[in-house]
Amino acid sequence: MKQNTQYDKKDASSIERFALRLVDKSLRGLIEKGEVAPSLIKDNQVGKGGFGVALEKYYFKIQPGNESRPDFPEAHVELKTTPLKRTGTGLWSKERLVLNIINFMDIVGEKWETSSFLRKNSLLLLVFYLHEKGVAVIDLLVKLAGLWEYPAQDKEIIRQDWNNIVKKIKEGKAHEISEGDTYYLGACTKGANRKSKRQQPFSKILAKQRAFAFKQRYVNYIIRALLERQKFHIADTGRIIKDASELKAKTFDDVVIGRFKPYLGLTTLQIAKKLGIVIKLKAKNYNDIITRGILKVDRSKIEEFEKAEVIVKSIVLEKGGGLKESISFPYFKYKELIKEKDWDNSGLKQMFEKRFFFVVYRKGNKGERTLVKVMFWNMPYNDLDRHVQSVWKKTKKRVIQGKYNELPKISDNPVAHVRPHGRNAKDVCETPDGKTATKKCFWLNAKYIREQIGRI
DNA sequence: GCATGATCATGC
DNA sequence: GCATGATCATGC
Repeated sequence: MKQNTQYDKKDASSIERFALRLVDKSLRGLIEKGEVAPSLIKDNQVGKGGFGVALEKYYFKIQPGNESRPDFPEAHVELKTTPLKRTGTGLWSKERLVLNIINFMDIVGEKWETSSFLRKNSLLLLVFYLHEKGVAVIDLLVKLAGLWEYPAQDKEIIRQDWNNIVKKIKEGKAHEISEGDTYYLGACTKGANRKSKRQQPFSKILAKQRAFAFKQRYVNYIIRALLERQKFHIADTGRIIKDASELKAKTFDDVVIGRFKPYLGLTTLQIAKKLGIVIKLKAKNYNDIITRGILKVDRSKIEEFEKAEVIVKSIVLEKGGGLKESISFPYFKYKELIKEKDWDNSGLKQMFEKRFFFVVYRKGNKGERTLVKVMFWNMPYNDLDRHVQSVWKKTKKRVIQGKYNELPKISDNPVAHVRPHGRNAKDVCETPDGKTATKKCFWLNAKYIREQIGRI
């Protein structure tokens, strides 16, 4: 769907979507696209906190404040930016994540449920950027973003941590607080220097100013969870199942297929009209838009299909009911194909072990397309193990021999074949012998797919 | 009518 | 600019 250049300050998921547009971008990139005021260019500051302030002011266009309320009060969302470091094992937190300052005098009168901590930090919008020394804030690269709500068990531990910190203050020991006292939520020192000291209610001894902070380990845990979410595009997905109770009486397959029932026998134009959507006639994602329209998924991805790796394929039968076109898949890299040791771990086997969802149309007399069938499908074991394996072996063998134009043809195998798949003939890929050859991919034979679809 | 090569439209 | 799903074009 469209990329929003605006967001709704009252809607947490809208704010999150807006934040996710930042991933793999810097503010400078957005300035060049005209989405952020160029005045920021002058703001080439380096240093602590600068990124967070710039993001609030110039991207989200909210006033950075020092309030007890969260940054987006109506949505109860608190924006936090924090640096990442890259190591050989991936992305990790560079430091603890500092939250609000602890007011020793007031907190002793608070209860967890209504605490100033929870009021501000119950729903965090985390924006992680890659730390680079000396780089201006507008050039820092965002790598990860997402809303973070504490999982129930975590929240209990955080509650206990909070209580332990408050208990120490109540005992007049604010000056003895140590980060080692607690598990996820620590009380770290905070202040311009070691002399930033504050009064505490039950002792005359001045205590170092402290703030609540998630320990680095806990931040790393959050990072792993968000990366996983990002991998499955969860934030950019919409659900088919809006209400879990629907699955009490019906299987997931039945629910999905049921959604299409009212549209079977209708042409794509009629379906679009019934759904109230307008689609460009020549759009190659026409079918995709129809599918998501019927499933009432208004985002670019279908959440359940993403998580389960269900692949949607639209299939258009000819007037007579036959299938002309084979189905293409992502191109393979010659150099990587020959590195695959055994069939069981091959990319091709993994691809065809997935579950598919076929949306089948049939052409009519005037070129119109009628929705005739939807079905889940996965490749029968024998077809995969026997036929596809043989295509894979033959392809690998020929590539090793350098015969890039003598790969399995459609007539060589009942299930799959190899054919070019690039933007044009000049779209090439490196070969093991250091040359290049047209990008190619595995295809499922049209005739085979037609058999698998069965009666329509 | 099919096999095969080539290219288009879109999203990211 | 590239990957991908979808489709076109040509020749036998």
